[in-house]
Amino acid sequence: MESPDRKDNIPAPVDQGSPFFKYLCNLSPIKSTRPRHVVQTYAELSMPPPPAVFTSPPNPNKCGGRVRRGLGVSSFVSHSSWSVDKENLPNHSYVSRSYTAVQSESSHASSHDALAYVSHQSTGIKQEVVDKNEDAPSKYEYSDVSDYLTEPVESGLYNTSKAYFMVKTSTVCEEFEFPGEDHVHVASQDEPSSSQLTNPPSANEENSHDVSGITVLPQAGSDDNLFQSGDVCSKETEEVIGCRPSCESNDERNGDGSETRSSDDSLQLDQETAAMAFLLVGEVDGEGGSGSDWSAAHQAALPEFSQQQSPDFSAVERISDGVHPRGREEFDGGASNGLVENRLAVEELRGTGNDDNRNELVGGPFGQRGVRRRCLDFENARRKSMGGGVSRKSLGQRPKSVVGPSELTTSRNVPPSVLSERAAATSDATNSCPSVGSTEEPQSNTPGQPRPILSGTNLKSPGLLRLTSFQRDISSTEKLVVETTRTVIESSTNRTAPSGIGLHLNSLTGNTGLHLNSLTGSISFSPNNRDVSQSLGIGSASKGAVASLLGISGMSGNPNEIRCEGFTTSMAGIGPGTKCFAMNSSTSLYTSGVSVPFLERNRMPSRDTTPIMDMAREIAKSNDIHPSTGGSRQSHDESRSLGSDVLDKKACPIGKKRLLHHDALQQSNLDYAEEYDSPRSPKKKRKSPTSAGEKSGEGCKRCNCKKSKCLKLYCECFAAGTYCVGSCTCHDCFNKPEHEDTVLATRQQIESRNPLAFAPKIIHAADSSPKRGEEVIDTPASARHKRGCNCKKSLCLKKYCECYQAGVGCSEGCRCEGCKNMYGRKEANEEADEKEILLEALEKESQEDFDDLSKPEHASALILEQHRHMGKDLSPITPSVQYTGQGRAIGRTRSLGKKRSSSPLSQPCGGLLQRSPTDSSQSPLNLCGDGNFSAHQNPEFQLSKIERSPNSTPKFTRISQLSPRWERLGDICTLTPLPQAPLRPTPASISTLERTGASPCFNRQSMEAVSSYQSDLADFTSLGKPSSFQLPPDDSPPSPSNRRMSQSTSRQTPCTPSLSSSAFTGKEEMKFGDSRSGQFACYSQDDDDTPDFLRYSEDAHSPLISKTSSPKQKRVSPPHFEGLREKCRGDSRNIFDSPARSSPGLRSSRKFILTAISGLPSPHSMGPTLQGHIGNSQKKG
DNA sequence: GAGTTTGAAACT
DNA sequence: CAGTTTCAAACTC
Ligand SMILES: [Zn+2]
Ligand SMILES: [Zn+2]
Ligand SMILES: [Zn+2]
Ligand SMILES: [Zn+2]
Ligand SMILES: [Zn+2]
Ligand SMILES: [Zn+2]
Repeated sequence: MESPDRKDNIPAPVDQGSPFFKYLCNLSPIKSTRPRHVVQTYAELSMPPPPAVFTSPPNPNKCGGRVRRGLGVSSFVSHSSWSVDKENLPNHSYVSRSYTAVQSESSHASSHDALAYVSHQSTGIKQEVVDKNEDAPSKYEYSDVSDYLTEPVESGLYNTSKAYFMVKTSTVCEEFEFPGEDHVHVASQDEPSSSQLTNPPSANEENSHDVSGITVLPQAGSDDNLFQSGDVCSKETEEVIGCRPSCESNDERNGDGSETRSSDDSLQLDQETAAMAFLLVGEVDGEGGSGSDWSAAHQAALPEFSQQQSPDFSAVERISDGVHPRGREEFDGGASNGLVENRLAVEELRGTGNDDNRNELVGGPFGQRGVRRRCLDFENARRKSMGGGVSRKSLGQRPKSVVGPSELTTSRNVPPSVLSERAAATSDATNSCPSVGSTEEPQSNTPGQPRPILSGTNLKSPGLLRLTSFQRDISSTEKLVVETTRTVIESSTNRTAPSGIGLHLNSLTGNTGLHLNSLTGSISFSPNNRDVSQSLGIGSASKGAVASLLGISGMSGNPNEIRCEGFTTSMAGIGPGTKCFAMNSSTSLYTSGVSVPFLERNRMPSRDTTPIMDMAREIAKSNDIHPSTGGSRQSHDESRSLGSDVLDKKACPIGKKRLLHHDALQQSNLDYAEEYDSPRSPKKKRKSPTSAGEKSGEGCKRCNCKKSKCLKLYCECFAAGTYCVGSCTCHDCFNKPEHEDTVLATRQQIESRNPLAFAPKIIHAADSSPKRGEEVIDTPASARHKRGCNCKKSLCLKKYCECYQAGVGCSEGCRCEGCKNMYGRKEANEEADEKEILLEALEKESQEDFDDLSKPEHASALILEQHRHMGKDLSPITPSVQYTGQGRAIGRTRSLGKKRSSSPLSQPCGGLLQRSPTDSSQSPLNLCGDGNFSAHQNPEFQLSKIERSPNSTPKFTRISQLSPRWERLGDICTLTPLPQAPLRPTPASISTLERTGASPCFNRQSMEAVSSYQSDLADFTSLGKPSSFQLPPDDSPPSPSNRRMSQSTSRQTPCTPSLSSSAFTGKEEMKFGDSRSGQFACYSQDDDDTPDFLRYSEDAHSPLISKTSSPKQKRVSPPHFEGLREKCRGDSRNIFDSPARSSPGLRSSRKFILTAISGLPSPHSMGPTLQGHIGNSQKKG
């Protein structure tokens, strides 16, 4: 409770200052006195405390479950971003906590157990999800999931992804009982978490916003999407009603809680938390029962969102839209609206809120609510999925379960910081405790209450709250979450539990990156690790996440940090200084890891005592200890954080091996692939035997650097953002915790040069949309290598080829010669295909008598249309051309899409399949969803297929399927750039920006960086959209030659500034992202790009900062761009200018982007995506 | 395990 | 930006 630590950490004051806090205060009668207790509060909150919230009368006005939904979605998506930006401690905390919990599980799992749990959960989730999502086919879901996950991301996606995971996991757990682990973890963590929670709320208005955002999510959740609103909703209402009772029970707990609370402060905290919870709950409720009020309020606040809502994707879009309207700020603050609403809701609750509500809120109703709702959801899900297995009272009871008063209380104590950090660590510990029993425990508390999964540990009250939040989020996220979950689950399930994990990781990781990360995505997540993770760079990320959590919660003050977490998904960038790094790194472990530590240091102390540093050290030690993959990795595992976690899990043994490399995400992907490939079902192992990783023993590969000192990208560990571990056989290694400063500085430099340097190498298209569930496709196909390969002799059939290694097909971005990538050739199809296609198209057209059509352009147009049809979203997009961006010339040539098509299509097919040949077999794909994938699994098969029909057909299909995603991705991509842009401000501007191509973001980024990023981004984007893009705009000639695209496209990406914030594709962006904070942003990367500027190691900050805030706004304006360009001209121009190629296309693309952006779904998509695709196959061989 | 090949990263 | 060098992994033997 209480832990004093917390106090320190928690900057209550700040919180108080924050509007959010104020709101809370207002709402709740209790005035927060202090945060410290918060922790307890949290617990209480989760359960009982938040009366205030309840008290506040919910405004019926707001209602709007729909809105909420939309919001929810958006919030979900944004979630990460928000967190980043705003800091929402609460959110973060929640998320982080949840995340943590999850991770912990996973981390534990790192071992199989954890995995198993996860998988179980996931499975459970899946089922539920599936049930829920009737609509969306699994595939669809997958795709969605992938998207989300991938993003991360970016790392990012990561965050969100993680969060989702967390949530899901939680849910699952609850449902399944697995929760135990969480609970367990929670317990330890709880305190911290609770504190966090409390802190958060108080701390930030922004946070609050975030919170709101969170809330929103919940709403979305309420949508039930995932859980199926129907049941859920009703349940919710019931819950609300009934739950409240449960809450009451909670209240009872409150009594207990009072204990926990001990002091008014605690109350305050509680209130805040409650408020938070409320928000969350409220949203949830919104739909469901009480929800109406909430919803109404929310709606009022967020009408836009609600309106925007639309489908799942729409959610994303909404978000983006929302963002736009509100501007990034909103986005950043995005939640703000939501927050506001939430607040309102809270107030309402207080004021008007039903007594019940109040009770709930106060008592922890929030928690309960949240919990309950969650429970409900879970229950539902369980029911559905489980069928009854769940048992537990599930339904009705569930709410409480969540809260699990007792548990909560227990958990409360734990300081948030602790939680976060510990969470990771503890989680592990907790993991150990599977807590299964825990699940029941919670239940015990309340009759109704189901299991508090949370109860287990962390969750405890806070945890619970968090969970609820998550759940809500999930629900809100709905599909997204679900999807992700599914994906994960499926993947996992398919393969093995572990694999599942891996998948998760991937997705998560992918997330992050992409975002990212995304990781940050992902990255972001790994809270668990943190402690553990510290050792690993990755862990850091996770840590970061954790830290963020902690920080956030507690204190962190640094929202940034927090942001980072969020970031992961969206951005990483949040954190200011360190954070930024972390952010950036979101993708990279380091960042997170490193940053985290920093963060921790900065902030946290949370952990009570051990500051992050300590943690890191410990971790480091642990790593060392664990030496080899296992050991080190373990740490990683722990650290793994998002991706890492996954990775770990997957690899766990594997450790890092590759994972380390590229991005965790990528790694994760790889891991997957590997896992898949190899038999490892167990994961880990890594396929390649040889691989160092395995060598090491654990499977983790490690580096063997001789001259780089592990401070260059040559070093896989470094590149992966992780510290070298004992298993590494490097010489003169500086990539160790003890050289953190050096590492970070180096990273910054590198990032300054290439913001995407640490971004996951593989971009998942994510597809978009999950919304549609249909499209399930997901496929891996969407996955691409961010930069593409440049193979000359390997024909992309060996691991020399990064694409192949990652288990993804070559894409337009690839410049390989004689590509025979089994996963997907890029071009082969492309060029020839393109031409052929074009010709064919033309011919057809002519034949058809479409004069217009007959024209090549038309033809292209036609094609595009087709694609669009297929892709759905695509249509607008088309600009695809730009996408490529990257340096390659994507050019228009591709425009036709060949590449795209090829890439997308073919790849898609291949991609999915591809995943890795090795992988493919693996299954991962399943994820992909599409049966395709699975079908393809055989690499050979795939190849054959690919070759056979390469592209065309498949493409279309994919496109259709993919397209959406892609588009979104593209959007995302665009966003990514934004990240920096994020800073940029306005959405509106965004649009312009987009058009311009330059995303404001760039400013910071030096053009160069940008350019590179862009290229990367472009890749991403392209991935995202592959096919669609190209065509439309271009229509033009598909000259293959052009392929390479001008990077210009990349710019386009930038466009979406707003998104950026959230999505950001880039991790870095993420950092920036936080617009709100601007602060962070600055530092972020911007530096990177900007070449010169950025360079400084630290610089980032300053630049970022300036940028950040400005960036967003500025960003908007092309000018920046120009400015940037000037600096970077080369790049920038390339991107932009390349006009020649892209110019038209670009423009169009830009436009598309804009649209897309609006649509943007979730950044997540980006990151995580990784999806399983990855697979990578190692070819095994 | 040594040596070769390969392509990315880094450098110019 | 292209060209070259450096680097470490992937691969071969
Ligand atoms: Zn190394
Ligand atoms: Zn190493
Ligand atoms: Zn090393
Ligand atoms: Zn290749
Ligand atoms: Zn390639
Ligand atoms: Zn290739």
